[in-house]
Amino acid sequence: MPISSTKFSYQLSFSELLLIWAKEFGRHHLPWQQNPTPYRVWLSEVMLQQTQVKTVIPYFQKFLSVLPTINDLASAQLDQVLALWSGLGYYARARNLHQCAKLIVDQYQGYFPKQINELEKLPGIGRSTAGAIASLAMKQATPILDGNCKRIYARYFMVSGHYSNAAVLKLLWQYAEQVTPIQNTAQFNQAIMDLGSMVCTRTKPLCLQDSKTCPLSSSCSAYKEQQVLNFPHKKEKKKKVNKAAVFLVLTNDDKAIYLEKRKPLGIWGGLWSFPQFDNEKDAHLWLNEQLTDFTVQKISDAKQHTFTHFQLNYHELYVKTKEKLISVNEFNSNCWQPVRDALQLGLPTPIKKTLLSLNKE
DNA sequence: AAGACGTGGCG
DNA sequence: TCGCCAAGTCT
Repeated sequence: MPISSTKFSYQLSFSELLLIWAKEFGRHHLPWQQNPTPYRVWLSEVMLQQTQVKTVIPYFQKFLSVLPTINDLASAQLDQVLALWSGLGYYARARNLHQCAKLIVDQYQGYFPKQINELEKLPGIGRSTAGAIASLAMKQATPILDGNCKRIYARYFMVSGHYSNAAVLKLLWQYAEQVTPIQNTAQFNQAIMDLGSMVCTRTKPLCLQDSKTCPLSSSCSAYKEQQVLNFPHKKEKKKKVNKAAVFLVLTNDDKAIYLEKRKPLGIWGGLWSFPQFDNEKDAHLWLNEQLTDFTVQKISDAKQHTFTHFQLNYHELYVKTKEKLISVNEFNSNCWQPVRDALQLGLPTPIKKTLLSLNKE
């Protein structure tokens, strides 16, 4: 790191301070840092969207062991990709990932384009993910702007307003461009994410304990003004909408479970789930339509599953039938499966939990 | 532009 | 217990 001679005092820049800090305190052993090919960096970046490192690590390793190259991913079935994604959430990421792999193999000979604007056109790759792939895996000098960067810039430059505001976002990108160095861009981008997750954290930033723990504290506007916890500004919260549902847990004498593949768009898109109804009456109408002989065994307690934008209040109707088949439809979007096999499918988390408890019985 | 889109962990 | 939100993108 270039330190100036003793004759002139020299203020180290934002990026120089951060790079020095990261060399000693940054994370250098995350799985995707070991062999940062475009495929691995891309996979990790998509998994890390709105998802914490600790959650991602086992999914990343499993995914990579099953589909080690972009060609493997491109030739895989979407069902298999969703099964590998099951439990991670935001399943559009998996659908876009698969779509993107096919596109790169078909149209780019299996190699990611180096140009940031080309990367950004690909499904599931926005400006920040494109910047991460280009800088971390392809030596380009492109900035990123993830949640860590946003929080750091909001504090360092005391940016007012919430990220959801387009003008605020634009300003944050301008700061990102301004402080991101042309040299050592990969190290810098990793460093700023490390600082955000380890030091400049949302609730207990370390600077408030000891200013020396943050390499940027002496030039940070919010720190100087004692406003650190007041930035970034919060978004006003809205009440969560409540929705109701009844799930039909239908088993037959062969201990097989009936599942349906959900539509490719919307919540849990493309995943396998129990037949879902708005209420118990609709569930019974469907049962009478589909079956001549069935028994309602039990009704579960009230359960709830909370999503980002609504809360689902539901219960499960456990039904047994002697009829072996409901015809598999032409889209292959329903099936009877032994519970053990069903657990290998791409399942929403609450459905997986119910199947696991069923499997124990 | 604002809302859709999951889940697990933490205080 | 429960609200908050973490390496965003798409429509």
